[in-house]
Amino acid sequence: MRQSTNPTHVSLATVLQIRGGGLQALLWQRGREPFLGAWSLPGGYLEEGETLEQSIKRHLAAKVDVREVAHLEQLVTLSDPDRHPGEWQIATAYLGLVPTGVDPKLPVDTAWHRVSRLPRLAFDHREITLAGRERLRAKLSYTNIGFALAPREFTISELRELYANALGHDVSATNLQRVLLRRGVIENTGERRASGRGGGRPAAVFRFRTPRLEVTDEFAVLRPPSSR
Amino acid sequence: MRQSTNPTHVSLATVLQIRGGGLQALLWQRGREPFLGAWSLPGGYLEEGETLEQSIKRHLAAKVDVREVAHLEQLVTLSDPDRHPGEWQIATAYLGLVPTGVDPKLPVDTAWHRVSRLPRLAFDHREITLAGRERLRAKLSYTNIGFALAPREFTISELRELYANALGHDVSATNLQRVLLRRGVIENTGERRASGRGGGRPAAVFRFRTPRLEVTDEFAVLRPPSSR
DNA sequence: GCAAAAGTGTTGTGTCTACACCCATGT
DNA sequence: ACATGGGTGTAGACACAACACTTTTGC
Repeated sequence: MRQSTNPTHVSLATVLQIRGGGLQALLWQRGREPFLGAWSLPGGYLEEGETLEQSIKRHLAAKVDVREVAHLEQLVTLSDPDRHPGEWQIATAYLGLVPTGVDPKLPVDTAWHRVSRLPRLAFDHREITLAGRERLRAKLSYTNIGFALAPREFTISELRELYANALGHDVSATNLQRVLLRRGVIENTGERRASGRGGGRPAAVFRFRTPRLEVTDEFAVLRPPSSR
Repeated sequence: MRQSTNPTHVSLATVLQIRGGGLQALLWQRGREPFLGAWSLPGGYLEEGETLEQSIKRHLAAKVDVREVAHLEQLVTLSDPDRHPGEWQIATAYLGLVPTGVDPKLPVDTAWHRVSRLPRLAFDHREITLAGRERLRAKLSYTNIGFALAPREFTISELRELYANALGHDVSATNLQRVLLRRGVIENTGERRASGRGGGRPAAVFRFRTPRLEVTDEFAVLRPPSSR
């Protein structure tokens, strides 16, 4: 045990979703100083007896139904003594992902904001949010993390749209389909989507094969020799 | 401000080095309960006014000269309330790398241990160490992180040996050289190493081009279209 | 000359992008 | 018929592993 003071510890989360044609983050308008009125990440103090992951889930429950968060992973722990004016506070940030289409009822002080046009954020929450976006973009390339952003079933062009919004650049439907099929990340459900007003061939309906994060591309240059 | 108790916060580090023909971790034998006599990671309490990174550097200084740690990055923050018997303690773990050849004078309670044959470790330090090794292995593939394990100058076969030890499998000198040269990670110094007793062609001497972590292989499947 | 060690040439494979082309539907 | 998307076929670029072969040294 130790005598001197200890820092307070908060859990925070950048909760991201593709909505309104872009990548958006769930933000919360502060009701007290410091940064009164500024936007900030949801989260709050760590309580005795809980883990950080339990803590962030508990705090998120006040904003969104936790079951709507399809993926949650730890991002980084921030410890600059000046990050909070007037309090010695450590923050552990998480990245949370909510599938497209889910539209949680939000408290009045909470709203979605485009990550590409963030308002002024309290504390170091801007860098956390941008770090979350980078993590997401990287993992879209070599894991099945798309499952946490996509609805349960979707057409390739819907998925293409989603990847393009998350990655911030255009994505080819042709190649997206082939990459994800070759890796066994998505599968054809056998169903088809009726064609729209202007006609066009009905689209096949796909789904992600597993609802848990998996590394699908080992990107292992310098891989083990072919044991022969 | 907040009334109730706060957790204590410690910084820890898995410090890894290739030595004695294998990947080894710097461990410290505990001098007090709990886990008296067991081996554990170096580290200690976070002090007011310092960041976690400053904290781990300060604690490491008691074990090794901090200038000998060529790379340091945050790994993970552990918060299981039961991880420390008798204290509510959060730990933020770092990964530190020390170049081959550096042989720090160690205090008597400190020693290197092969990661593949770890003794029983205190707390959750075993999983931290293994997580550190995994992080290192992954980054060897797509970054220049080898700079932090290699001496300043080296031949390709020395580097091959080093990569093989870190990765845990054989590595081809031929392909290692080509991959790292193609990516511009290493460069030829122009010098040559004299051949040994049994003869053999003198080896060219190489060095890493930058002493800071860089991502060298964007592994970006689904990369942006070729802007035309 | 011969062994030893370093380094290059070359081939084959797999994964990816790009783009041409074919398919199924509505009007 | 023809427009509108959806989907497949295919060629080229690239990075890599594997392995044969050449180079440079000591003895």
